[in-house]
Amino acid sequence: MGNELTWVIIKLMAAEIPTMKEIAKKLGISTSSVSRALHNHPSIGLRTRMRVNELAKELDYELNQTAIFFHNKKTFTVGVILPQLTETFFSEAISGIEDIANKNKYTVLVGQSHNNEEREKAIIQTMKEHRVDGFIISISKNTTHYEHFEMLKKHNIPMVFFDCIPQMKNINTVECNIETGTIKAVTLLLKKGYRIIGLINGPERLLASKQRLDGYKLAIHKHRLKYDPNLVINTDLTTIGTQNAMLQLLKYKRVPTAILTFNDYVALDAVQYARKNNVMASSEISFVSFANLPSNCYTSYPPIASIEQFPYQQGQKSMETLLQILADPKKENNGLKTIIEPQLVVNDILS
Amino acid sequence: MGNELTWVIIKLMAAEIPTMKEIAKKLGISTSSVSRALHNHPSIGLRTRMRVNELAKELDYELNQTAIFFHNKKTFTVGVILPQLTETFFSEAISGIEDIANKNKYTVLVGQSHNNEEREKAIIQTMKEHRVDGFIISISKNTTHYEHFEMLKKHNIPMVFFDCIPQMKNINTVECNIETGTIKAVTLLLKKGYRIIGLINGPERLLASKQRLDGYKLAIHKHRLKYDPNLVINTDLTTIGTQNAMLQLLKYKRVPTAILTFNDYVALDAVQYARKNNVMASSEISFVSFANLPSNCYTSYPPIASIEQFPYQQGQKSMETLLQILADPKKENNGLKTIIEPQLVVNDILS
DNA sequence: CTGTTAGCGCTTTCAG
DNA sequence: CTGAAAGCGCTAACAG
Repeated sequence: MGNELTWVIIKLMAAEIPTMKEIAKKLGISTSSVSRALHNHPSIGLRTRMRVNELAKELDYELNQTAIFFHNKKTFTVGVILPQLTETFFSEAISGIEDIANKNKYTVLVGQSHNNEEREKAIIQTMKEHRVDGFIISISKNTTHYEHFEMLKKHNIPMVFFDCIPQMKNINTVECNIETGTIKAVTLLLKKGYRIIGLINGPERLLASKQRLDGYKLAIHKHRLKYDPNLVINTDLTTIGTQNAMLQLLKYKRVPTAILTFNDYVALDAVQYARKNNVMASSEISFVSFANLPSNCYTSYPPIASIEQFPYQQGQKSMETLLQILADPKKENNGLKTIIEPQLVVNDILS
Repeated sequence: MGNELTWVIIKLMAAEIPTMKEIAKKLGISTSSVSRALHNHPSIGLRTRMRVNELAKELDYELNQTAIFFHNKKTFTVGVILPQLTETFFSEAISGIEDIANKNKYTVLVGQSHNNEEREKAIIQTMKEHRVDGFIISISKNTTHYEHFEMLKKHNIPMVFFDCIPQMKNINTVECNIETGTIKAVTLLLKKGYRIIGLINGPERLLASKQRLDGYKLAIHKHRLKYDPNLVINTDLTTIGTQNAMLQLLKYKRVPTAILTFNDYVALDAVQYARKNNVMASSEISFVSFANLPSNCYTSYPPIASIEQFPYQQGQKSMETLLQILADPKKENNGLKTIIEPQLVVNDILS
């Protein structure tokens, strides 16, 4: 008796979240009927449906998604892993992902690798345990092993890579055509009369660096100029790295009159280095870069052009691709590729 | 018989994810023993534990967290809702949240309101259905109704607000002391000899605007100057709004020699407006602002000082507060407040 | 130390 | 149209 009472009290205090069972009991019907009513199942009486819905509203009833996730083996959750959100490119990409995801009742789990391979692995592991339905990944710039991705593949968990893509076979990707973007940029410079064009590139190992270099060479050759390897410097993309690259370029006998940089962040550092060394005053150097930071229109010596990579659209497309795979019953949906054509945006804000 | 066969084939094709039941069957023991072995429960024989772990490894067995979430009524997931990640302030805050969350086995669900109240509500709704354990929220600048927060409170779902905080009683908050920050900034300007100091503030309705105004007035009064309301303009924080504010300030008989802006984004727009109108040339105006964008050191006329609000730390503290509430068995943990002291960072990069 | 049992909240045949 | 029953994968008394 005492126990019974305690139980009742606990029950009351806990302010339990209502369940179908309770609704069923209060209405003297079965849980299956409640379930059917709540889901507008065709074979359910109008009467009962109305009674159920009414009581549900009254009790503030809400489906327990964790039970449904568990039951359906589907969580309506996608894991997004990217280097870091402070890069505008990625925060815009995630908006694209989120918008499409939300429209389709999906929710987004985020993890930043901070360009650390171990972290990337750890994030994938926990997200996998959370049973996300799929992944959207832009890999860390320092990731050199792909076991964690291979593992997901083995377990049949769909994934879409965008922007920073591992060199693996048979994966789904969304990316920008960096090579043609580079060609456009270099061509613009050549047309404007620049003849000595430097390239501050990223780590040689990255595909993204190779694509830039290829485009650079192609554009140079197309204009019947000869490729001067001394004008191309590979860096680790840090501020220090950029400064060293600038030092090297500026002391070279053929000082570049224009420089193409790996991205806008590198351009900012490069411009700053030049200014500190009073280079702008004597001989102006024009910059062109990737990524098109919104802050470009505010900076002191903005790049004369930027290669827009449409991060928002890349995010959208990645999520759309993932949805497509998830919707497909037969899981043989691999090797989906989307290539987005970049656009050269000439910066005329201040000129 | 035919059915039996089909069933077996399906079973094989599906490449089922292993469960405890299977391990148990293969080893001829009960699932509870498997569970105990996998969790290093004290009362389990060394023999069985080893056998179980061995087979588990072999099968690549992994706990099905959705079952555990469901069973435990706990998802180890927190919902983070903020205006937009492209603002560096928020992307840094989320790093702080994520770092603390991951260290404690939590995972982060993100949603951007884009300063839209309806979207904020929708995000809260889906996250609630996903049964997140708690929320960390920085409210949209256009949110004026608080039913969605009240509803969470009623349902006993813990939440912590940071930076943009609703005017509600008995909530957990993490914020920066904007008023003292403003005092520091204005005092610096006064000490440097500026006497006519403008303030481009945010919407009057926001607490954040009031705090700035209060600090501004206090600093002015402390220096025995009199407060001139014509030097304070409220804007909606858009570029257009800022331009109008600048127009108004520049045509006022007492043209300010220094301007304090609501944040760095406003400062950028203000500087640009001034430059376009050739104001910098004739009479220099110095700017001071909030938020300390990393791009500050690259911009043309950077603010001479910025009020650092430590977004990363605010994120960390918010998550720590939430963890503290979640850890507490008795749910009466409301009204936890943390105030972070801002720091005036003098920008001497170029001066 | 180990097995049995019941149950978490919901869906879904299968019978009425 | 509705109810009974089984089961998703795991945990946790309770009995041995």
